[in-house]
Parts: sequence; C-alpha cells; structure tokens
Amino acid sequence: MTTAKRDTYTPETLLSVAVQVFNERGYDGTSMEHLSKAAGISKSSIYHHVAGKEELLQRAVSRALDGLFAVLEETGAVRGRAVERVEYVTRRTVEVLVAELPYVTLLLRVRGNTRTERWALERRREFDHQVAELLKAAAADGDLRADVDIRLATRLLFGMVNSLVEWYRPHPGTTADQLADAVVHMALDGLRTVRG
Amino acid sequence: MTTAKRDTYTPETLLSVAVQVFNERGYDGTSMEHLSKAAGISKSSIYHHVAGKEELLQRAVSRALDGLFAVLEETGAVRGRAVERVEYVTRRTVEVLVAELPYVTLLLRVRGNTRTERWALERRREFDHQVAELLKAAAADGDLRADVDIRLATRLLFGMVNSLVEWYRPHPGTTADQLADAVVHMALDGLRTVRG
DNA sequence: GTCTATATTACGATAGAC
DNA sequence: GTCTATCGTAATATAGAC
Repeated sequence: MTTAKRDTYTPETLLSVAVQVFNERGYDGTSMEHLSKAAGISKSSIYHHVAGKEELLQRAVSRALDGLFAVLEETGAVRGRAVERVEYVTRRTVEVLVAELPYVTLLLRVRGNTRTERWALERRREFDHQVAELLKAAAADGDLRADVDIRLATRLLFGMVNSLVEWYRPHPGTTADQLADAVVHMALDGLRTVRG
Repeated sequence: MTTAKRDTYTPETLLSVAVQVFNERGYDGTSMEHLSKAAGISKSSIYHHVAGKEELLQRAVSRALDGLFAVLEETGAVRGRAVERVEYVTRRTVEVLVAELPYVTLLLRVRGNTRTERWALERRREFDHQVAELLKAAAADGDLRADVDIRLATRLLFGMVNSLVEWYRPHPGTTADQLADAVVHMALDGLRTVRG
C-alpha cells in the first residue's frame, strides 16, 4: 500500500534530514534556511509538514527517549542478580544508541533553552536515576567493589556509553555488539568484586 | 601592583562571565544581549573589551587547549613504562579538566561552524591522536590486554574522562584527585594484562 | 569605560499564488 | 505540496555623546 514514488516529504522523512543538520551545526546553529537547503525544498514548504523548528526537535528527542526507556522496561524483566541487569541495561543502551544514533546524539546535546529542551533534560535525569538504582542494588548484593562510589561509577559508566555518539559512525568495521562487548568488559572488569 | 578596586572589566574577567553563559545556553544560543545582562554592562561596552563574540570563544578554547597540551608535554617527560604514561596523562587530564572546567567544557562542545571552531576541533584531534599513541606503546609493551582494540579503548577512556564536564561541579564532596583515582582505577583495571 | 541610539543583516514564521 | 514575497523580530556590530 506504500506509494512507489517517494519524492515528497512526510514529517518523518523530513525529520531524518533535519536531525542530521542539527547534529552537524548544532540545534541553535541551524536556521530554517539551512534545513531548506539540505532538504531541497523552500523554507515555507517545511512549515507545510511541521509547525516549526522546535517540533522537529521534539520529535527527535522523543524518539531517542522512547528507545532508552524501552531498555529500562526490558531490564526490569531480566531475572537474576542485579549486576546482570546492570550489564543488560548497559549493553542494550549501546545498541539503542547505535540504532538511533542521530536522535540520541541530538538528545545528549540538548541544553535547556526551550520548554522542549527542559522536558528532555528532565526525562534524561529520570533515566540516569533509574540506572543508578540498578547499580546500587548490585552493590548491595556485593557484586560491585565496595570501595567505589556508586553514583560516581554510574556517571563514569554512562559517560563512557554516551561518548560513543561523538565518534561512532555506522559500519567502520565495528558493530553494536562489539561496541557493547568492549564497553561492558572495560567497565565491569573494573567494577566487579571477583576478578577473572 | 594590582589595583584594589576591581569594578571594571578586562578581557579576562569578561571572559569568565561569558564562558559561564556559553556553557549554560550553548555558544550559538547565547546573544550579545545575554552576555550584556550577565556582565551587567551594555552590549556596546562589551565591544570595548573584545572584538566580538567569536574572540571570546577563541580565548576560551585556547586556554583549554593550552592546558591539555601542557599535559602531553609533562607526560613525555615521565620515565618508565608506557602504561605509566597512560595513567599519568589520564590523571593529569582529569586535573586540568577540573581546574579549567568551564573552558574545557566549552571546548568539548564546539561543533565546527566557524574558523575558530574548526581550528579547535583540529587541535583536539591532535591531542586524541597523541594519547592513542601512548596506549599503542603500552599495548606493544604487553601491559594492556591483547584482545582490546587500542583506538576503541582510547576513545572509551577519554570519552569517560570528558564526560566529567557534564556533571562535575567544584566541591560537591569530590576532589580532582578522587575523580582521577576513580577514572584510572575503573579504566586500567579493565585494561591491564596482569590483575591485582 | 560606559552609555543610548541605530545601521544592517539574519531569523522564524506567514500570506497567498499556482 | 511547493513556491515567491514579505512581515515582524532579534541578532551582531557601530557611531558618537558623556
């Protein structure tokens, strides 16, 4: 039922163009003129598809946040020790980050100048908080080193994960699985009570 | 010889105000009007001290880069095994990052829209490259695990280090030394061939 | 060194034709 | 759905008084 000719924009296809430009120039550094040039249509045509620049941002960060919170739901369903859930949430977050790379990239760079941006920051804080609770539980189980500050460890771990968006590009010889392996291995081998 | 009264701005004191606003709102999201309000002087008074917005950015990222490259010079003078230089450069980078927090924060968020920004990105790449060479040497010595990709490990390690700017604030109970300990411990215990 | 006023350009968004 | 033309605002920067 999908049309064979795919020349006109939908909000979704326009979004993919916009997000790419936002990530290259920064959201505030991107004008409607920039978007218009990149999409190959006029400024006013963009307004036919979306209400404005901020709607594009809203759609982008929503998509990223949906992916991340889905990971938290999956993680809650994982049986076993808390440390296994820590590994699971880390691995799946890397995968979502890779799968939704431009959207998550944009989310991670939001500053808080508009209502949309402040909402995104608030939801990110909620995600971080829930991850920190997982590490706390793993520490309570005795599966993480007793001498590490859990809040600090969470921040370093997800700082490492989030930094992927700064350099990872699809298929330069590295898959999401390999990335997740490297992150989990580097992080948990430094956090585990029992050494291999 | 310093004047007792310190009410008027110099380029340096104005810079410290500007960099703070840049980090709150983003460089592109900050107008001269925003800077004027934050500094408590008019827009045109700002032009008396600096040529414009981009000069403030230039001064800020230069200061950050000077700190980081000074670390590389120190590191080259450290005797012993390469892995000790890896630990040294990591620890000192954390310290510089904390000491020059707002300046490094701004540097790490630069996108590349202007000549100044592209120059900053180029110098950052040079820093990253030199650090990668250190890890490569440590791997060649057999002091890093043989199964890790060195370029990837470098990126994860310094992704973790750089992520500090996203949350660290002076003295919420954490000193630069403690931070450096945590980073080095988490990173190297996962990278070392020989386990403790 | 700081100000008010203003020149000039760029921006987000709309109007209305096709 | 896309366009050209344009409105109103906000941006960087300058002029010139004090």
